[in-house]
Amino acid sequence: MQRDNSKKQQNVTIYDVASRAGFSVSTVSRVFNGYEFVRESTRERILEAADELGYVANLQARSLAGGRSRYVGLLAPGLDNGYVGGISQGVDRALASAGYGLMLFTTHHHRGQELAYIDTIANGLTAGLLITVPLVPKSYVEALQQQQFPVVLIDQADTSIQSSVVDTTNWQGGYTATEHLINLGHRRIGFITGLMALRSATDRLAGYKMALKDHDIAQDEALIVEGDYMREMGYAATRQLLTLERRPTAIVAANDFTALGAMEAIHDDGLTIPGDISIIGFDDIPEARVVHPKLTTVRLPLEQMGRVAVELLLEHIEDPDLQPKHITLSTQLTERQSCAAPNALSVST
Amino acid sequence: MQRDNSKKQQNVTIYDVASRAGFSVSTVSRVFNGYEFVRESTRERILEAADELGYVANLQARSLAGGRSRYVGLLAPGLDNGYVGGISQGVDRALASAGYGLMLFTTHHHRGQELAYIDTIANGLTAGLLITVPLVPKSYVEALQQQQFPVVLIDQADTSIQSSVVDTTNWQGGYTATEHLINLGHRRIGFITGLMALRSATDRLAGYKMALKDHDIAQDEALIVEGDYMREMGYAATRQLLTLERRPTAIVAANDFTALGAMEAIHDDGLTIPGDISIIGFDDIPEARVVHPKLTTVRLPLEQMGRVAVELLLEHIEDPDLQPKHITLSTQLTERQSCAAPNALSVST
DNA sequence: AGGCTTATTGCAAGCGCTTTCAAAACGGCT
DNA sequence: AGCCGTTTTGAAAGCGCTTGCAATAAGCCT
Repeated sequence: MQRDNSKKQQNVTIYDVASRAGFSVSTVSRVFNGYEFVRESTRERILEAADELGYVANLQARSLAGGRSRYVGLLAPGLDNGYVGGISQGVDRALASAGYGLMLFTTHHHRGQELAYIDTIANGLTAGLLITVPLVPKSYVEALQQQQFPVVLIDQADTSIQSSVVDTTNWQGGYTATEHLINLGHRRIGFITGLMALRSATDRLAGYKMALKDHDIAQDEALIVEGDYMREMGYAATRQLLTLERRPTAIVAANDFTALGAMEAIHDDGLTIPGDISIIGFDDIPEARVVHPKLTTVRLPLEQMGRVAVELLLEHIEDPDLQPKHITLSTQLTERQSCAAPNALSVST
Repeated sequence: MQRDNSKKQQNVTIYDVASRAGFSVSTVSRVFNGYEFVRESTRERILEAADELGYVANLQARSLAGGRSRYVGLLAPGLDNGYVGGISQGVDRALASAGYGLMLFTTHHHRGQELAYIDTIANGLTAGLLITVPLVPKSYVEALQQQQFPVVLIDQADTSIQSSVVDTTNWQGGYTATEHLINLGHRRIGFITGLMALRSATDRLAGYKMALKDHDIAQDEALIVEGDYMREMGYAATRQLLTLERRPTAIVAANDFTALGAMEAIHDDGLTIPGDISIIGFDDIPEARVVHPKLTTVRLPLEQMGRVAVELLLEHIEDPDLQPKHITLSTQLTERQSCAAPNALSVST
């Protein structure tokens, strides 16, 4: 309140353009909004004047006055993992080609902040919101919807939320991964789960169980260890699996981070991958292609998810009354080098 | 213009709060801006009313009316690399603790867009701008500065730009990396450069050369291959180095991506790291800890850079007349497993 | 109690732009 | 020339909030 920081003289407003071109602000506004009933010569003169003055629209004022924002918000937990990276890339590209800008907000798990962010955004800075935060409180989403604010959830846990959602075939992915290992000859297959509060985690686990069942392999509870999608737990869980009397010849990790932790644990134990133990991840984050051996994983179409989410959101923005849609994209097994047939010794065990 | 998309009835404004609390909008505004001369009881009543109504400030209006934005913009090339990731994490954290929000804009190398972004942002959505794009046109930055818009460049190439900059000791890093290898016993040390248009690239190379010189090792032009900071070039450059009659026993890569490519090439050639060839990178992106063997690298204090840049920017926001500062952070050698003494055979060669 | 200083609050004028609503200009027809 | 349906414009009312200025209410002193 005290400090000045006042507007710099610099600001060229629509008024300046108007007077320079010799028309009213309304007409200038129309030109910049592509209104059709403006004489061609008028349009030109205005554009010319704007050019000379170096005019740039003030988004805030425009939005305040009821104009439409050309930005879309993306709410993400943080920039620190490949998962968000992949999605946001897809989002960014799709947005760019639709003439929208991306505004990414990070929550860093500070629960309180999420609300503030959403408030802020919903306040009109953006035309719609994409949410990749794993556990958005249902109430937030509902508040947004009540305001008729366009929202699309990405890979969201809570299926009770009535909103457009883009997700993937987690169950199928779990099934495919497991079956891949079975086809390779594995019979003792460990599974490190994700954060069980999330739908994706339970689905992937269910897929794993079903695959075992379909191939008449008895399920062994000792082979299923609960994780939390984080690397550290992947490491710990794997150590636990390795101490088993009859240790698994292969492990399905609920996501790549977990798999990375698992690989580390296996290495630390002096075992080789895939020689002694095969390992398969989930997500296909960039790191998966970099570790040694390269990680075989169930690819989540991250980038595609982002793109589809954008398309969906744009539809909602166009038509506020559009019914929520649920789009499920399919996962795909990406074979690399971390899986092989179990070695004879292990199998005989 | 045609479509409706009008404001939903929902919007609780400062007027609603004012009338509910029985005070004027000015007072309500003061309460929300932490103005001191407001009676405690008044403040309480207003806060209470706001709470009951679920009031949230409209950022746009606030900013339009001259209020200060509590967001800082970050202009980055894209979310797809660990470098930006590291910096943006630091930025995000520092911002969060200063009560600011982060608005990340990606340019994806669409040169044209950068301008539009900057325009947009400069237009008042944010209080200041952080730029990590490698080659921002000087004119953009100058335009921004002319408007007295706070800007801080991160690790920027063009030193002729008169603006606050945060960068790192690239020269020192190149020197340290090379010296590390020399101390290990290497004498034939290859160097794969970065994009030579960038200052960081030339500095790192210069550091390498000086280290060789200081240790009386003749410089061999054949050992220096030009790269572009990208993985693919790292791979290609390394293949080239490996075909040398007297191939190097160690390679300094201008950044981690390049190093990653180099490692791949070495593997593909059937050589081991660090057995046959030692390799050292630059940056310490997250992937460096994940590859096998883990990459020894010159750590760029990415996160710290982000944090420092934020502090600097905040200073500029507080005091628009602050002179540009140039802060250089030091790099640090992070030893992991990709470097070892050259094996006897290679040395004798 | 009267006067003066200081703390609180309200008024009202914008911030830059969009968007009705209505007036002004055209063009074409009779 | 006179009338009518369009096409182009301009005037003016906000959008929700900040703030300078002025008015009012408290406090304190003599």
